[in-house]
Formats: sequence, structure tokens, C-alpha cells
Amino acid sequence: MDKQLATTLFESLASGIRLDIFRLLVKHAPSGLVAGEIATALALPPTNLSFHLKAMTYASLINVTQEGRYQRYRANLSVMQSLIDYLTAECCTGNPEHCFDSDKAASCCDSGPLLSST
Amino acid sequence: MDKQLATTLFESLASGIRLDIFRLLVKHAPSGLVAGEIATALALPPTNLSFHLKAMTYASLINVTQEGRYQRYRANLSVMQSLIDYLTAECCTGNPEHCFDSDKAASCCDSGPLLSST
DNA sequence: TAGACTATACAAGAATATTTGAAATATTGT
DNA sequence: ACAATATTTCAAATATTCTTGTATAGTCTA
Repeated sequence: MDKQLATTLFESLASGIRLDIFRLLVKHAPSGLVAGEIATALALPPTNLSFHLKAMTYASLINVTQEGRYQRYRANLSVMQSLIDYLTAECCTGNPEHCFDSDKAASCCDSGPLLSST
Repeated sequence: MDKQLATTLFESLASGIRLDIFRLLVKHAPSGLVAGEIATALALPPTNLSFHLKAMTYASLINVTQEGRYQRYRANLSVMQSLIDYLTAECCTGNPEHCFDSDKAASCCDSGPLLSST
């Protein structure tokens, strides 16, 4: 996770429409949805949806596979996880003990629960 | 954490400059930095920095306190934590068992480690 | 192959964000 | 009060993103 990817991912989430798309796909993980289902669910014109799906796919926030004439989209949950790691890792590079207030610090910077599985 | 706030926070992180600012402030938590120090560290013209600081402050991603003629900025780590919660909570609302692949699912959706402190 | 269906590519305009310098505000020190 | 310092506000130029319609490409069924 470098800065460029992180920025691109945040851009992908920084629009109400794209956030809706992502959340919809997360709710429908792991089967995903085809473009038409997303368009219906969110009441979006197909071209506009396609514009956002393309941006999100380029950012690797979602994945697409072809199914006949349909395009099936799925949330890329592992890159999302990496982004979360990237965000929280920051708080450990400097002064872990000061990162969050007491209890939060424990969950972020110790070998404890928060995002430290690897 | 509603959608509006989440979108605003993502917008705040969706620029290389603002991401740099945030990461810099996270590294300097909890003391923070005054505007001039940030401008020097990132080699930014003061007006441009001010523009971004204002946006980030409005989004509540950072906080500001006045110190004489200086403005001291600090990363708002708890709102960041809420944003992470918001992101990962999504994967639990639908099909937790399918959310991440096996091991990842455990860290995200069980009462286990990941972001489940509350 | 024809015809229907799904989705994307392209292009133009509308809307929004970014950057910068000049001016303004506020505080400190003499 | 005056000059110096720190930062913000404002306005204008530039750049980027978003939205939509039309046209295009691929796929399915008969």
C-alpha cells in the first residue's frame, strides 16, 4: 500500500454514489452483483454507473468478471483491509503510546486485536 | 458515522497533499504541529496549506487550537477510528460468514480481534 | 443471421476542486 | 503605537471530475 494507491482508493470512496456502490457490493459479498442490478438498486443511469464502476475497478476497490453478457462486480475486501492497515499503521510509526487515548492505543498499536493479524 | 460524514472524511483523504498532512500529524500525535511547521515540512505555500487545513478541519479529520498567533493542528484519531469501524462494520451487516475469506472473516466479523472492541 | 439485451466508450457541457497572489486579521515584541 | 510574524480570507485562473445522451461492441435466443 503506497501513497498513490491509498489516494486512489480514498478518491474511490469520496463520492456518495461510489460509497453506495461499495457498500452495496459489500453487503452482497461474495456473490457480487451485475451492473444492471446495481443500476436498479441505486437508480442510476447506466452510463453514470459505468463511469463510477470503471473508476472503482481501476482503483482495485472492486473486481469485475464477465458472465456472458453481464459484468459481475464484487467488492475487493482484501484491498480494503490493506487500506485500513495503512491508516492505522501510521499511528504506530511515531509514538504508539500517545496514538490513541489509553484503551484505543492498546487496540491500535499493541500486538493486540486491532489490525495486527499479520 | 453517517454516510455524509464518511464521504466528507474520504474526500479529506483523497488528495496527496491532505494525506501527507494527515500522516504528518499522526506521526506528531498528540502534540500536533502549528501551521508554519506543516508548511515547512511539506513545502507548501501558506494559502494552499490553509485551504486544505480548513477542509480537513471542517471534516473533523483534524482539530485546531489557537496558541497565541499560532494555530496548532492535531489529527483527530478517534474520528479516524470511527471511520474504520464504519468501513468494517459493513462486512458484518450482510453475510459475515462470506465477508472475508476464512481467516479474514474471523478478524472482521466475529467477536474477535478486528475493530470489535465496543 | 436477425433481433433483443447488457454494458461500455466517446464527447460535450455542467459542476466542483485546486492553486496562487494580494489583502486582511490577529498576535507578539519593542 | 509601530513593526514583524503567523495565518486566513478573498478573488481569479486553472484543472479536474461528474453527468448525460448517443453510438458502439459483445452476447444470447431463436
